[in-house]
Amino acid sequence: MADSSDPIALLDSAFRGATAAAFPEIGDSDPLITASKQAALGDFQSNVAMGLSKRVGKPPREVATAIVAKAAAMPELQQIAEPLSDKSIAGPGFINIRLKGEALAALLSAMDTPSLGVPAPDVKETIAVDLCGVNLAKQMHVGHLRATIIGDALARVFERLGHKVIRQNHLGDWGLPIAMVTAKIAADANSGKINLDTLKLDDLDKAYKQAQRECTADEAGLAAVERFQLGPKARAELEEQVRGAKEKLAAAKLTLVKLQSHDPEIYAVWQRIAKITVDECVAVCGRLHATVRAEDTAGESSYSNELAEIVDDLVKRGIAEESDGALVVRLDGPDDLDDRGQKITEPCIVRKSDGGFLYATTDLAGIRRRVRKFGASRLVYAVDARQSLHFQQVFAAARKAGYARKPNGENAPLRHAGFGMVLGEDGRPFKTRSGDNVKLTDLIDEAHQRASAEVNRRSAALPEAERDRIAEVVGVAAIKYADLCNDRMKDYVFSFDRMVAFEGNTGPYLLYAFARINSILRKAQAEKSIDTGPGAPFRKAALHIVQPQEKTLALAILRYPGALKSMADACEPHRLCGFLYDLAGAFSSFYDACPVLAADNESTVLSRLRLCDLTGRVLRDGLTTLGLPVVERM
RNA sequence: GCGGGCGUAGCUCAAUUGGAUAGAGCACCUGACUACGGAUCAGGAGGUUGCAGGUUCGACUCCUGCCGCCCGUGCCA
Repeated sequence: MADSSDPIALLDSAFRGATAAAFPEIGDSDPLITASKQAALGDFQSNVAMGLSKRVGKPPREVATAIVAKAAAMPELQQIAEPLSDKSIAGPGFINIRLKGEALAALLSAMDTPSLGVPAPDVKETIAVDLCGVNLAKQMHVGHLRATIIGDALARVFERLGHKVIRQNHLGDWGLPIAMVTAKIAADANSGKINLDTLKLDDLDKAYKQAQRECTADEAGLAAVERFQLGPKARAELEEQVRGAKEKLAAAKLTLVKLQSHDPEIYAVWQRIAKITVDECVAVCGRLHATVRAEDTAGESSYSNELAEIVDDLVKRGIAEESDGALVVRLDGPDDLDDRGQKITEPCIVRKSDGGFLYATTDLAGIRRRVRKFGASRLVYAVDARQSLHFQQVFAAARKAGYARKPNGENAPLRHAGFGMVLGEDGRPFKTRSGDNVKLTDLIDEAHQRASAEVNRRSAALPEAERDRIAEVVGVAAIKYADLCNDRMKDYVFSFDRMVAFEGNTGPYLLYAFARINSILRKAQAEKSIDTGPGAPFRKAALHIVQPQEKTLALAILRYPGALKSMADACEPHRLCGFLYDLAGAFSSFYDACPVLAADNESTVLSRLRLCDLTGRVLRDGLTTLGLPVVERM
């Protein structure tokens, strides 16, 4: 019937034509087709008349009447929509459109393909997604949760739409803090205190914090002792601390130099630390059902020998200039605007006055590599919103330097998909009772544990091993969905209690809907001997969209390709979450009102079974695209 | 100081980017036939969208000015 199964696209085309025919002097104009909010009004609506009113100098209802007259006569529209008339015009000039049941069935059939109605992209892009962003020698904690979950979801949606995705885990593995811990580990290994071969990330995490403490001179404490005359003992202790810290810091700086010159012994220790970190990171991401592999990791160290060259390049071409001994790229020119078209007042510092490079320099190198070496046509960064200014500076500097320029001469779009903080139920940053960051493994464990209690209670009949596997999936789905379902930019409140209540708008509710669908298909096979295999006849059965719940479900299913596109365009996973929740809700209502296996005739049974199957495949596909694991039964 | 973000039902969040009576979930209340999984469904109650103006057919959305919270702001990453 149509080359597209998206009703909005079909209506857009028809109303665009009708509008042009009614008002040739206007030329092409967007018919503003949207799904109706209230089913009572219609399925879709065009809001073009109100906007056009002023341009053609006629009252909006008159404009709507003229467009309706043209549209009503179009065969392509007659085929899919109920006849239009003056009664289709409501309020100030809304044009309400209702689809025919047969048209819905035909559209669903057209969509019922392996791609589920998602068209191949006009141009296949290569998109680099920055995600995860862990640090050497540190456990993954809540601070990495959103960068991993959101970044993975964005990577998945781009892949789903047919693009090539390059994941980049920008590992913080270089610089003085890293040298501090490396120096400590090397010293401890030399003195036999630790064994490099059996070292765990937990040990590294402790060593990191300790090294940090040991290298930080408590000058404030010493000053306080002097000011308040706290006595010789306290004074001696603090003087000792400050002297020790200065020694350790000097040693760390020496280690940094050794690291940078690839001193065999220090470099080997550092590599060992890096391996332990990355292995653990990959394992945790695996538990989180997020795709981050070792080969997706590009440490800051991997850019270290490009930084001097980049800065030279910037200076030579007059892009960077000296300022107070540092080298900066000024971004106050007319072309140096941020994402919102605002001026950037602060310059981007690319080299410190002591000659050292900064993370801005590394990020510039990252942009250059992603565009030039990997051929990325678009860059997306799933990084904390607090780094917004930093990215606007780096992006503007990269554009200025031409590092974002694609082979065709255009700049690759650079996008910071920032996100808000994870808060505890007290509204403050989510921490443990003792004030530490919550480790992701602990977070997953607790979700798993809480899910176990629910699964054991509700599904006692399932084998224990399966219940445990289900509980882990449910726990991870609960964590991830809770994160993805709100507006990325906002902070959100992390609550196990709400997540594992499993009621309402939660990951488990979506998994449950999926499990119920599978249950029907299993039962169809087992009790009614209906073949439900891959090429089974019911998958081609005629669809009858009759009951209101069937119609609502059909309209929901058809929105799927648009929901994916919307999520990808805005880099906002909560849009797909909202769609899936609507879909699951539409299915639940359908399930409640429309018997499938017990329907009163065979034709209805097969039609509804096919509707279930299609819903299930869309649910699975959508959940997978968000990065949520699914189970067949729970 | 300057820049940015946020403020929506008791609580947690939406609102197709300017569209119709601002929607969900939790909690609260009322219902659901010995039908496919009650982790469900149908319904009720709950709102001056921080405040005050403005723009227009129409504003949670855009503009201006305030109030409150958070974040960032030249040599950490």
